[in-house]
Amino acid sequence: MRPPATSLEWGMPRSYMRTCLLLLLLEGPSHGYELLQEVRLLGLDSADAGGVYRSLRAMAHDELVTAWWEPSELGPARRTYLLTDAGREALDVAVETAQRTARQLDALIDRFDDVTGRPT
Amino acid sequence: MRPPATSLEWGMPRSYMRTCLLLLLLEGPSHGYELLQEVRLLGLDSADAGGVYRSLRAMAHDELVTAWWEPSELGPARRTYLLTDAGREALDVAVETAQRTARQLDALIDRFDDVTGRPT
DNA sequence: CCGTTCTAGATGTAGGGTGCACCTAGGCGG
DNA sequence: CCGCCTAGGTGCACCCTACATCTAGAACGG
Repeated sequence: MRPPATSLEWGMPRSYMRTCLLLLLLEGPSHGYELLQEVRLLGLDSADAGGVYRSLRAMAHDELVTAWWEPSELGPARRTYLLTDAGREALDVAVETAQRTARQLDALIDRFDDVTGRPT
Repeated sequence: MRPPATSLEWGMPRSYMRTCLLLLLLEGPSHGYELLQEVRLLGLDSADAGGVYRSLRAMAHDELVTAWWEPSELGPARRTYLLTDAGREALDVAVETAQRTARQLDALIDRFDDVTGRPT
């Protein structure tokens, strides 16, 4: 999706990027470049590559993931990331947050529909 | 709700504040202090007063709302805000954004449930 | 051999939004 | 006079993000 012209056109939750990465890493270890493609299929169509790498480094620093270098047969070496127990717990928290957020968005939308008389 | 300890514990969409204020103003003109109370009932439990006033001023600057001073019988003068046509259109956009966001959050949660085998 | 493209990772910088602390000021009750 | 409620506001630091730019290995074509 397009970058925000006004701030109301694009508003995923803060650190949604981290939540997505943790979820993808729950499905198995991976590296930044691959996660970038996957994250783009997970709603963040135009996710920033720099942001992915930065998030991964930050999460490694917070010990939500561990990382090591792995050579690749078809390109430069990769930095492979693996979810830690702390990361797994952080993901649980993040998913609960996401659920709460989704419910509040639904409430807001319902209220809008009530005011405008628009049925869902 | 508590302030964020780690960034994954509290993640409403960017500019959710603006969306809430526009919705509340759709229900009728109001002023900052009152909007602050209402916004706190609309999910943003611990909304920051400064943030409310700042958002309102910013939206007035963007001509999404118009504002004028009105004396109050029981306290200092109030700055009353009214939604403009542009503001109404911005709200439509914001609500569509909220719907898209909610759907993506649901997708993420579903995926998490799939991976963990947890039923909804 | 050189240029291009794909893979892979990373930094620099600016800007918006938020959280927290703090400030001004009117009006009212004790 | 003091404290509290109403009402509006500023300053500052931090976080996250968007965008541009950079390095570098490997493969493929000319």
